[in-house]
Formats: sequence, C-alpha cells, structure tokens
Amino acid sequence: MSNAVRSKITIKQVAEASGVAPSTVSNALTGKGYVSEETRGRVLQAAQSLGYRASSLARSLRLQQTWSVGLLVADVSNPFFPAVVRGVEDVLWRRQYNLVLCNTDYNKEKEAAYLRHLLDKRLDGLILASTAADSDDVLELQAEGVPFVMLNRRHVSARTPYVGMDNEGGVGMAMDHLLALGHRRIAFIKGRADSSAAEERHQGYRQALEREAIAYDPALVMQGDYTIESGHAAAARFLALRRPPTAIVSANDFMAFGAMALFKERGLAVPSEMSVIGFDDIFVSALPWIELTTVRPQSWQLGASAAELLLELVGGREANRRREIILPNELVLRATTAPARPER
Amino acid sequence: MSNAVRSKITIKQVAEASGVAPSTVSNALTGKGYVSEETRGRVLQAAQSLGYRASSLARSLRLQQTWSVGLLVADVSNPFFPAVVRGVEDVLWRRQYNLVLCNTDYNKEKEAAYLRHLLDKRLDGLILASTAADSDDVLELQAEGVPFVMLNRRHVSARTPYVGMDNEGGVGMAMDHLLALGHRRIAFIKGRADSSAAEERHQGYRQALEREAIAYDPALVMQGDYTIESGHAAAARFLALRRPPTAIVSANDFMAFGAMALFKERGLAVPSEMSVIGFDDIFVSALPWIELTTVRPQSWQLGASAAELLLELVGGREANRRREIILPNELVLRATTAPARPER
DNA sequence: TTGTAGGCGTTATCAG
DNA sequence: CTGATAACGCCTACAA
Repeated sequence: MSNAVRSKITIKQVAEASGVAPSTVSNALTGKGYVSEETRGRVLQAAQSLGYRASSLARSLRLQQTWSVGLLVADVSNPFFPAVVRGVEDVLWRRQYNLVLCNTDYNKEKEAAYLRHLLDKRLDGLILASTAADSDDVLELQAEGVPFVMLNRRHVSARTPYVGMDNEGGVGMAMDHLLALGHRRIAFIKGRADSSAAEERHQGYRQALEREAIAYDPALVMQGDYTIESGHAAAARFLALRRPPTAIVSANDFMAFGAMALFKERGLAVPSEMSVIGFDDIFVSALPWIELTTVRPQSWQLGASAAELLLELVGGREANRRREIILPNELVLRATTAPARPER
Repeated sequence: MSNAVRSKITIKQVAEASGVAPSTVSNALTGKGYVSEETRGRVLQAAQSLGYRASSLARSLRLQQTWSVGLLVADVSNPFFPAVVRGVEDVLWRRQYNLVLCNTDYNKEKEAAYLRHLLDKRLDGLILASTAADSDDVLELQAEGVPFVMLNRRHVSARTPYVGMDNEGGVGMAMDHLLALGHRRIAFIKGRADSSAAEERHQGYRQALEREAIAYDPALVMQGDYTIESGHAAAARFLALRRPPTAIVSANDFMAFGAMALFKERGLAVPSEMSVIGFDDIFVSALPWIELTTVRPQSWQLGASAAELLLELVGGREANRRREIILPNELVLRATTAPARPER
C-alpha cells in the first residue's frame, strides 16, 4: 500500500530496515550463505514491506551474466519467423532468460550494427537466423568467444553450432512426390542467393533430378526473393517457355502463392494443369481456398532447439555436446498436386 | 588480427595502453569532457587497436539507463502483431534502443511474471499490447513510476498513456458499408471479452445499429476468441438461427476466415448469399482466393507511435505532450460484400 | 552466524 | 586539460 516509489529501494535500505549488513540481506535473499532463521525472517519481512527487488543490472555487472540473449531474424513479418521466435522465447521463458529481438531486413550493415550493439550489452548469447552465408561478423563472434548458434543458415567457412532443418531432404520429398506422379518437367523457384538454406534447397532439387537421370535445365530454375511478387514473376517466365513445366516447386510458400495467383489469372487450373508445392507450411497454406501441398518444417522446434543449444553453450558444458542439430521435415499433401498429363 | 579475446578489454586497459587515466579515456571516447586533441588521438588509437568496446552494462548501472524497452504482446504468432512489433522496433532501432519481446499468451500470471522480471532489469520503459483491461499490474506500474504505454488496450480505471486504433469507428465503417448495401440483419463476432479493443469494436456495432434504429438482437452476437475455429463455430450458430443474418462483421480477419470456411462447406455463396467483413487486414486477406473486405488499421504506425510516445516519456518531456493517440482505420473494399437480397 | 572490504566497469565531480 | 575519487547496486571472500 504505502510503498511509495519503491523502484529505488536498494539492498542497503533493506539492510538498515532489518538491522543487518547488506551482505546478510544478500545471503538471506539468495539463500546462499549461512543466515539464522530468525534474521532471514526479519530480512524477508523488511524486503517485502519495502517492496525491494534486487537490480538485475547491478547483479549482472557483478556476476558477469545478463540472462538475456539476442535473436537476429531477417524480418518477423515474414510468417515463417513468428513460430521460430516463439520456440526461442518459450524455452528462454522457462529458464528465466529474456529475448532481445532484432530485425535485420536482410541488410548486412544493419546486422553488423545490431551485433556490435548486442555485444556491448554483454548478452549471454546470440541466435543468428538472418546472417548471410559469407558474413565476416560470424568470424568475429567466434573470435570473441561469444556463445552463439546459427539457425538454418550456415557460414561458408566457419564451423559453428548450428540448428537447421533438412532443406535438401525437404525439397527432395517434394520432388519425389511429383516424380512419382509422373512429372518430368519440374521447375524450381529459388530463394535468396545469399542464404545457405536456399542453396541447400536448390541442391535438393538437383539431386532429385539426378536420381531420376533427368537433365538439369537452367531455364526451369528462377531466382526469387521469398516474396509473393517474385513467385508471380517467376511463374510468368516459366509459362513463357517453349516447353513450360508441368509442375513447380517453390523454395517457400509465399512464392508458391504468387505462382498460383498468376496461374489463376491465366486460367491455368491447379492442380490439373499445373502442380505446385511450397515450403514452410505457413498457416495460410492450410486454408480451404488454398490447400497448398507443402513441406512443413518444425518451426517452433527449430527455435526451441536453438535456444536450448545456446543455453548449454552459455552454461559452458559445450564440450560433451553435439554442435549440430538437423530437424526433419514433413511433406503435407493437400490439393495442389495431381498426376502429370501426357505432354502434348 | 591479434586482438585475441577482446571482449574483456576494459577502460582501465585502454588507459594503461595510452598512458592516461580511465576517466580521461572516458572523456575522450564519449567526447564529453575537455581532452586535448593529442591525447584523444592516443586514446582512440589504443582503444581501436585493443578492440575496446565500453560495457553498456556498467554504463547502465552508472547512468541509470538501459536503452532497452520491453514489449508485451499476447502472441507474435498472431499475424496482427508482427507489423506492430516492427513498428516498435524500427523506431527503437533509430534511437539505438533495444527491444525485449515477451509473449504473454493471454495469460495473466505470465504477464505479471514478465513484468516483474522486466522491472528487475530496470528497462527504461514498457509497451503493453496484451494486458487484460482489469490488470492490477498496470496500477502497480503506475505507482512505481515506470514509463509505459498501453497499446490498443485500455485499463478499466487507470488513466495511462495510450496508443490505439479507432476500434469503434472501424466497425462503424464496416457496418455503414453493409447498411448501405441494404443489409438489416447483420451479425457480429466479438473478440476476447477481456480486452478493451474488443469492447470498443462491439460498441461500434451497437451504435451503427442504433443510428439506423435497428434493434440489437443478442442472438446475432457471438463471442469468439480471435481464432479461425471460433469464427467457424460462430458462423454455424448463426446459420442455425430461424432467421439467419445476411451479413457478418467479425472482430478480426481470422474469425472471418473461419466463418467463410463454414459457408464454403455449407455451399453458401459469399458474397451473393452472405456478406463478410473482417478486421485487421492481415496479408492473407488480400490473396486472390480470399479477397476479404476488411478494416485496415495502421499496424506498423501503431507500434511506431507507441514507441515514440514511450521514448518521450522516458526522456521526461511528458508534461507538454498529448498522452493519447488514436489512429484512424481504412475500410478496404474487396470481394466479400454485396447488396442484400430481399428477405424471403 | 554476521559484518567488512573490495570490486564488477563506467562516468561525474572536483581538485590539481 | 588531466587524474584521483567516489558511486551506481550487488555479491563474495574473508575476518570477526
């Protein structure tokens, strides 16, 4: 009730109020040192009535730990990320850690600036879900000895703790499904060139073709940037081909939507005239108007695993710990794929 | 190159390396005190080559400022929030502040726990976008004198800085549009009972009816919880009515999708047999398969304004500053509304 | 069992 | 212009 502006109560005042030394208050409150039941009671009582709350700030300086970790994502607005963020946050919450969220907008300078800033704040660790594959910052982090985990993005050269999904296998499943349906001309819309995940998905495409001894046709691969618009554009290019594909695999759901939108405009029926498979399984894909067949990663788990791995690194028990976690995906069969029609 | 583990370089080491006192290093680096050009040069040089970066942690303790603000949202996975989060973060980024993101899952205890935690960390301010209207925590915050802004959620009693959208007017526009199309039996799917925003939207519905002297029929109002499923369920209830509505306004897009999904299942054509309007304009609503007519709030701006207001409060210039910002919405006309058909 | 004395890394103050 | 000193709030030896 009468606690007034209690945000400024310090350990000293509690000490005075309970007639003991600050160190005793600390011992009583943290339960670490020897304190008689009686004094502990008095201290707790005083702390309570003054509304004392120890400053994590001061404690952090003293203990060299901030109980905060940073998460760098390209853009939370991209519907793939929220689940990942939740995964991270849910784990941190359980362990009483806080999450500092940073959006890098696929921008190297912004990312670098954020990194500097976070390092200055002496966060306990970092999760990088946005880094370009060739970022020098990653090397620096490693040099500085800051615990960090790369999330679905590898660095070209550095060997770092990594949590990711099976990108190659995911696209592989999609391709196998189409191949089994008899498709032979299958196009692929690639993701941003600077991410390892995009590269791995592209690999999945190539290897599936190889398995079936189908020649890789560069005309059937378009570069996108994960936006709906880029999928739309890519699809238009595919249709303009002399021999258009009968199916398309997209590196994410957004671009698949774009492609489907174009097919709709052009009066091309999906799936009877064109099969489409996406990647990410964002919630939209399940809506009855869309029902996109797509590869579903374990997004929440991805974030959760990254957070868990990071906390272990922070705890310093890294030695006896696997540094790489690859989570499998699932192919969600819905309504955008059908058997290939014999080519005319 | 040879900077070794530079994360531990302190101001003292820089002082030694450049042959001056720590305070002089501080002055040179922050540019606050008088320092001769010559010494400044030496200091910068030394700092540079040692890779010195001042600890914000220590600085925070000393300056009583953390350059971090907390943002409490119900759930970033709800597609309404990412844009808000981005708005907040973009403004903070410009001002060199960091964002601590917390998901409360509409859970009071979790929210309270987070709040305690954040207060312990001495964040500079808080943005509350998830608080229940009757939360006691808000009163406590106020008592503690921590700068904070409520985002699209008011407290029942406390007068606090507030940034929100025109919920009432938003639903009002939707209603007026339907009314103008000749609809007279219009149903409303309400949002979670504990939020002021939901209440305001409900008010918008009532008042629009009043303006047209149409009686308020409780059977035409269903309580939802912002999920697709709850919209689906609500729609089913409406159709079961002896005199079903000819149009539905939903307190958010998700529930509108749920309703539309049900209509699709039941073979009820939208918009010819049933008009639907949502609220939020999440990106999905614009997809060609959906084209939901909906009320578009300025989500990014909402977050940005909240952050700006908060930073002003933090800066202590609150006195001469409006404490309440209400952003207008826009009705986005798409393909889910049509003139009412004469009642049979 | 309790208290005293540093020190975590900065910066503000003030004397030199 | 520069440097010693103290203080931000807490915790951990170590001494009493």
